[in-house]
Amino acid sequence: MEYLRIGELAKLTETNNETLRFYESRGLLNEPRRSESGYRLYTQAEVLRVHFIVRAKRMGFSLKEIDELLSLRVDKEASTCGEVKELAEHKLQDIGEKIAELNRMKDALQQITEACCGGAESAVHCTILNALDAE
Amino acid sequence: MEYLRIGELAKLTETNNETLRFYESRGLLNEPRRSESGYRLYTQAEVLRVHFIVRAKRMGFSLKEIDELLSLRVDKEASTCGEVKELAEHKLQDIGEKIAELNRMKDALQQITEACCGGAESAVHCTILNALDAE
DNA sequence: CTATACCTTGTAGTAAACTTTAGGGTTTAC
DNA sequence: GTAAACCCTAAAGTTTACTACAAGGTATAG
Repeated sequence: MEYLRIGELAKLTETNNETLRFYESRGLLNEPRRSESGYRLYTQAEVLRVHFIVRAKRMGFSLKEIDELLSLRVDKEASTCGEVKELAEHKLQDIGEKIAELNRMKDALQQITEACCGGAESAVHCTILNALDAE
Repeated sequence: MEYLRIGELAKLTETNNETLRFYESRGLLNEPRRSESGYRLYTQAEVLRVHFIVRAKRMGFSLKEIDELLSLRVDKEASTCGEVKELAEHKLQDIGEKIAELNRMKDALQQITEACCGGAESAVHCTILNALDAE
């Protein structure tokens, strides 16, 4: 069997050594087997696991939430689909709300930006500033 | 004219005294007028301003970015319409990128959430976990 | 055999955005 | 007139998610 050292795992997962050790300290990665000289030795399982963490993070899960997801994974038999789905749906709602608010902000800013002359004169009468003031 | 004390402003804006003083220390709120005994005295303008901050924060802007947005309002004489517009357009692009990123997250989560049964059975075959496992 | 690239631990630092604590003074309601 | 509720400052503490030392040991290429 071929083992990976921490730097190789880091490269494969586009993270870095410190981050991986940090994840280990947080319980997101199990303590790995060690070489005689004390080097961490990882397998393909850890590549998948770190990818899981990275993807979950991209989806807006905090490390704490990811830890929850991982423990669900480890103990799949003990947890229900409902529990897992609830966690994901809650996150989905958060994201939906953020998007809606950003869209409102975008529309408002776009409208006033389009109305702004954008010229070299002083901004005293700038429509953008006036619009923001008017709130 | 009626003035608000910090606790009243906090209540109206659903923040709290400490947060408001913190915003002041960060330059997001101007130093307010004081009562004889040193109490901060706010006007309606500050209610609007804090609401602006709260909304912008909800939209995912950092305090630093909010400070930039606010400075658009403050530096009227010193800046030209062009500068203001440029900043606003840059912000607009930021917002666009944030929306795109959130949409990617949303789509990914939605796909796998929709496929998950969400039932009371064990999560051994849960599609969310399997999707996150994949690759 | 040695340079250098890689690994180890432990501790400390960073940044954001607050929150808490300590030790006061002030306003208001009964 | 006093107790509760409110305000003040300065400084330290908290959380999240890393990132950067310091002071070593190990592996490998030439």
